[in-house]
Order: sequence, then C-alpha cells, then structure tokens
Amino acid sequence: MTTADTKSIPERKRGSGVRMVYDLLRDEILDLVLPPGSPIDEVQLAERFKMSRTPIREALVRLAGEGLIDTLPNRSTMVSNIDFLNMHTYFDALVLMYRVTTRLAAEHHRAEDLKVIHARQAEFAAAVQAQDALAMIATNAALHSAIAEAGRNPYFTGLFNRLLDEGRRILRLYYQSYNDRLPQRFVDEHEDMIAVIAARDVDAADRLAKAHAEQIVHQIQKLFTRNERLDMAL
Amino acid sequence: MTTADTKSIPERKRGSGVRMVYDLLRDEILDLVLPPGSPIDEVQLAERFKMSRTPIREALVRLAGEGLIDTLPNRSTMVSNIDFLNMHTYFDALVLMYRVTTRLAAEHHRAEDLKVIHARQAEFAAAVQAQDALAMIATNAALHSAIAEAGRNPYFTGLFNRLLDEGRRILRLYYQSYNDRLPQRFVDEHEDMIAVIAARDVDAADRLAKAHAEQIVHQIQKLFTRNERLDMAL
DNA sequence: TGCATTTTATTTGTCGACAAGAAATCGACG
DNA sequence: CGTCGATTTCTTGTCGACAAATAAAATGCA
Repeated sequence: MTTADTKSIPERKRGSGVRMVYDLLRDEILDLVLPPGSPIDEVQLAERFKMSRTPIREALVRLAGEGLIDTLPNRSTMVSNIDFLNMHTYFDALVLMYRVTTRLAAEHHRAEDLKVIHARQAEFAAAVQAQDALAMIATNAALHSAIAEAGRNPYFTGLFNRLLDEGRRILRLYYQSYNDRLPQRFVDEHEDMIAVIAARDVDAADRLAKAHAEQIVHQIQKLFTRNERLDMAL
Repeated sequence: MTTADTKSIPERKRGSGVRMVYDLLRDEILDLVLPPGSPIDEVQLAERFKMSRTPIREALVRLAGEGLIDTLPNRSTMVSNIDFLNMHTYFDALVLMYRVTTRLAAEHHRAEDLKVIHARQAEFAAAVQAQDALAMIATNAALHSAIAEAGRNPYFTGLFNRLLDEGRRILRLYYQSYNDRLPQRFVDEHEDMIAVIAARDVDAADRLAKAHAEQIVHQIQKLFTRNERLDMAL
C-alpha cells in the first residue's frame, strides 16, 4: 500500500461529497465551533475538502435554506446570528411542540416506540453521568425526537425537529455555562414523562411536557438575563 | 442597435436567474401545472431559460430542500407526490396552527395589523365573488398569513406558512372541484374571526379558528373519500 | 424465442475557468 | 489634510465541458 498514500482519501463516492461538507458545516455551526458571524469561504472549503467549488456551493445553498447561514448577494456569506431579541417567541413555539408531541406520543405510541424511547433516555442519562455537555444536547434532542416519532404525525415531527435544530445553538450556550451542575433533574423529569406516555395518560403527558419545557425555558432565560447584565457592565 | 438584437433578452441581473426559475417552478408545482410525478429536466430548463445548468441546479436544490421535488441520486428528479395517506396528520397540524396563530393575533395585534387583515379579507371576498379558484387560494393563504403575522411570533408564522405551502396543492384540488359552489361561508367565518381578534377575545378566537379549520378539513376529507370511491370504481 | 451480457445513450455530478460586483487600496486634486 | 475617483483585488455567480452512473438498446448464446 505504498503507492496509494499519495492521496490519503482520494476516493469519494459520486454524490457523497455534498452531504459530507453539509453535515460537517451543519454540526460545526450548531455546536458553535463556527460562532455566529463567522465568514464562510468557498475556496477555502474547496481546497480543504479537495473538491471543486460546485458541491460546496450546493451544500451552502442547503444550509441557507435552513437559515443556518446568511448569504449577501455578490458578497460574503457568514454563519447566521442567533436571534436573541425574539428568543421568547422561540420558546413559546418550543413549549407548544413539546406538549403536542408528548401528548400525541401518549395517544398513539406502539410497543416498539417505547423501546427506542427508553434507549434514548438511557443514552441521555449516560451523557449526564459523564458530564458531557455536547452529548447531553444530542441525546436530549434524540430522545424528544423519538417521542415525537411515537406520536405518528410526520408534520409535527418535522416542525419539531426543525425547531430543535434552530435552538441547538442556544442550548449549547446553556449547557456550556452549566456543565458543573448536573441536570439530573432532567433525567428524572424524562422518566416521569416516559412513564405517563407508557400509561397512555394523555392529560398527564401534556402537563408534564409543559412543566418540563417551561422549566428549561426558565433556566435559559435566567441565564440570559444574567449575561445581559454582564454585557451591560462592560 | 442592429447588432444587439441577436438575443432578445440577453440581459439578466447577476443573481436573479435563480430566483426566477425557482419562483416559476414553485408556482407551477403548487398550482398543479406540474402535477406530482412530472419529470424535471435540467437541460430542458436550461435552454428554456437561456442559461447554464448551474443556476437551474441551485433552484432545484432549494426546491428539494422544501420537499417540493424528489431527487433520486444519479437518476431523474421529479415533482414530489402528495402524501394522501398521512393527510389527516397534515390536517391535525394545520388545525393546531390555525388555532395558535389566531389566538396569538387576538392577544398581540396592533392597529396597523388590523388594516392589513381587513385588506386581505376584502381581497378574499372579491376572489369569492369572482369565482376565481386560484385567487381564493392565494388570498385565503395571504389572509391567514397576515393574521399569523399579527400574532408577532416569527417562528409560528414560519411554521404556519410552511404548512400552508405544503397544503396548497391539496387545497388546489379542493377548490378545483368546488368552483361552482361559492364558499361564501368562509367569508362569513373570516369576518367573525376578525371581529373577535379586534375585540381581543382570545378564547373566542381560539374557538372560531378551530371551528373554521375543522370545517375546511371536513369538507376536504369528504371530497377525498368520495374520490376514493371513484378510484375504486375504476 | 428467451435470457444474459455487452454496448450505447442519456442524465447527473463535478471540474476548471472566466466574468461581474463590490470592497479595499491607491492616487490625484482641492 | 481630507475627499473624491480610478484601479486593483478578492469573492461570487455563471458557463461549457468532461466523467461517472444508470437505464435502455443491442448483441450473443443456448
């Protein structure tokens, strides 16, 4: 294998390059590795991935379609800003989707759904145990996405996943600042929610989901008002 | 100026070609001019619009991002099918968004919002009067979009507009089959909804929106079960 | 004739290059 | 010394062409 190492990864399947750069950029943006306002350079990405600008451009178009990057015509393209001003409107939408999806899960779940949900919850608990903030975000989103799937309404799950993605950056800030305090409380609340889902108690599911969501929102808003004061102090 | 007329419309602003073909294809798909399953040929569009395949490709990527077209890798791309099987889940989502946006409009609207809403309602009434099905769809969506805007939650309005677009093809089928019977009832229901929004009666707004949405859903489902029977008879 | 395999043909995905647009740099003039 | 304008530079948008992948057609064989 001495002749092949001139190019370590020369082989790329025909349609895979776009998804690769799309997934990577998406993750880097949502995990705040690329903070809001970061410039996105096409040629830089092109030589980094050893491909032409065309597939990179396609990935950027997709990201722009999801609102993760902003493209000024004929000018630069950059990572979109987090809309702190309308954050409360985001949380209103998030709470509603939490409630709806959990309620529907209690109504329509099947046996196989519960297995997936329990597995996701175990992964979340493990992430909390390991104090891995990034894993907490991912597994938490995966758990709630699984709950939404159990509700058997693809439109709701689509809207919900969209919202979760949009908020992943805010959650990242949240977990970033709280990685000392273990959110064990979330684990317990999740357990309660899963229990009432399994029991098909629709009203309780709605109530617990509302409380769970509003608790998170309250924590985050507390964090941001504190940060606001810090910003003003500067 | 005899040398310049070899190309009648050679001038195109630099970034406008993409939006042009995007808007056109989008309208043609949503208005069922391009029915589900229609093949989309890149080179055909390229020569039709007198431009390279690159900007057409970008427009197609955007449309695929919104789920309006399906792209099989390395193979054809076609207009996406309407998901009749999960249609009731769509209506569940639509009813909920109708309720939420109308409720929020009653809560948060301002004086200038009512002006816009009244204007949209007048346009819808005019479309009904003229028995213009396409205009009914457009003005009805515009009216409800304006109501959502008055709710001052950009996330809800975004999700709602997305849903309205996805359902525009179903509504097209609906109005197509009912263009003899005037949906004057919708006009009246709209008037009632606008009245309670103006009165800031949140509960009544929620109730009327729910009834309005469910009435529409009921009509459409009635239509489709009838069509189902017709299909079975073939 | 029927089936498997090769060949052709068509369509997509990718590339390198060029042109347009806007910011930055430089220079001239008041 | 500052301001306005031209030029340069840098990035994006577009183009034409080529390569890969797949379906369709053609060929060979039993």
